[in-house]
Amino acid sequence: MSIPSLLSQDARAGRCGDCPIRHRAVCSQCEADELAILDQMKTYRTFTAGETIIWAGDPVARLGTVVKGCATLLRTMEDGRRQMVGLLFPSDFIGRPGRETTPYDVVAATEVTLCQFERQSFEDLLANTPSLERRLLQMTLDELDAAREWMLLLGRKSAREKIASFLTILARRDAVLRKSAPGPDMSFDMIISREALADYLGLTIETTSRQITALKNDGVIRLATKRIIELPDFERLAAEAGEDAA
Amino acid sequence: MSIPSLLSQDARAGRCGDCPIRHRAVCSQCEADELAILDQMKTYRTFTAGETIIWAGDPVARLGTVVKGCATLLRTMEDGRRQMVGLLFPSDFIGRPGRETTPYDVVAATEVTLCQFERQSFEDLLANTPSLERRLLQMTLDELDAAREWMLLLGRKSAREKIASFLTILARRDAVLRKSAPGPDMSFDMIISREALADYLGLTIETTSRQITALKNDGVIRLATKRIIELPDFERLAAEAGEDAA
DNA sequence: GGCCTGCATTGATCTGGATCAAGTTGCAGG
DNA sequence: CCTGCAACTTGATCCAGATCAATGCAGGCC
Repeated sequence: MSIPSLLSQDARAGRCGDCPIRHRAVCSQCEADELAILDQMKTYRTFTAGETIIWAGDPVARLGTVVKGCATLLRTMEDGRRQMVGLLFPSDFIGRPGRETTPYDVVAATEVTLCQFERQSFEDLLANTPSLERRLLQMTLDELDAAREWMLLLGRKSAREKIASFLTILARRDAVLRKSAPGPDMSFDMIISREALADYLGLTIETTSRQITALKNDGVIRLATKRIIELPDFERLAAEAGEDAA
Repeated sequence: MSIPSLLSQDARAGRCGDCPIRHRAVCSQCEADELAILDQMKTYRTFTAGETIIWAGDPVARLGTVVKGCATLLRTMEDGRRQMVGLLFPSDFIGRPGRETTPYDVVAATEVTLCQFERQSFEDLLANTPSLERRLLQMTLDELDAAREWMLLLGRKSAREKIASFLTILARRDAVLRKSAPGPDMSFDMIISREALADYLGLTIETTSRQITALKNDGVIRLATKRIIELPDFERLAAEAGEDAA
């Protein structure tokens, strides 16, 4: 899936100062001395695509940050109905300080590399490190905003709007990573399978597939491959998403 | 709606030490000296049912805690579609430190009394008061859990399950307030209108009403008045909610 | 008491998305 | 190159919940 030569870097797990997500992760507001402590505590670990990182209800031994790849938070009902309740990208934090367990599975969508800390040690550090705690609060508030935005999508948007909204988010995210605004003729990987997408949007695979086809036929998107989306006109897509004029 | 004689207490806004939600709000982990500062800073304010406390997008001048009543967080689309994204009860916190605006309206569902702080002062205090920050992080994590639970409801549950889930939550909450377990033959007020309920559950008023009637006809609930629910068998309701055997 | 006015219920009909059921496509492994 | 499987697409049908349209019903007010 991803470039094999990068894999070997995981084991090495360079100094925190060189970390690509240094300026966005929980540790982004740490001073040099605090960072040195984290540097000592951290372990890198890679999970293969599809692997479950944390099982719902199991005791959580390690917290950490996504360094590479994409992880999903998945809530499952007894009868098998599933709803994705979060999508984590590099710099996002996994695990909730102060809680023994998680109410949802954390699953690697692609191959995922985590920068992990032993839970107890991290919580101890957190209690004495305001810069960490402050950043974690901000990140949690961001996640809460995202979750609430998603509630609107799940409760009130049509299938077509749901797909368009998801693609809009991916396009924005991709543009940010490339340090550009989302413009015309951009293209990006949509990362997750149709099944995962359906789980995220509260739809079935079939409806998901049909709506993607419909958006393609209407010229809103093009499919370079089944996973790579080309976007002739970002604004058109954003309009399809039923967004407030932002 | 609520007992008029209590109203006059709002103006008085007793000492923090006497506060009924002292042990659950943001300030619950504060020491006496920290509490004394908050005591100085706080203002009580009452909003009538239906009144908007904060408008989406407007600059937020004050943060605070719900002392009495029930407030809703409401996201509205351009074309008028609405989704409630949060329901706040006494001890819940309103406002997000570090953010100028809120992406949703905060509306009083019943008459609401708030214990408010001027935003800038509160943020300054927060930066120097780990006990406040820690508690706020925990509360935010709780809200995030609740939001994710709601995502499952919105994305995957049937109308009947949605109603049953909501009533289950209310029943649990009510039992906690009475310091008892949710048992047989309890009864409680369902607080919000059919319209607000529909907005919360991602349904229409009509479907909401029909499903409540259906649950009544099936003997799962009884209606003392249109708003007061009697519950012959809590477990039966919980089963209808499609909950994991907890 | 009668009469608004705003909530809530109930009924008839319509429809978006689910469900059931085949096909495709595309890639890994022999 | 074939073969087998997993991911995806497409088609036909069904149904839960939306929509449109009355009708009930209780509290406030003249």
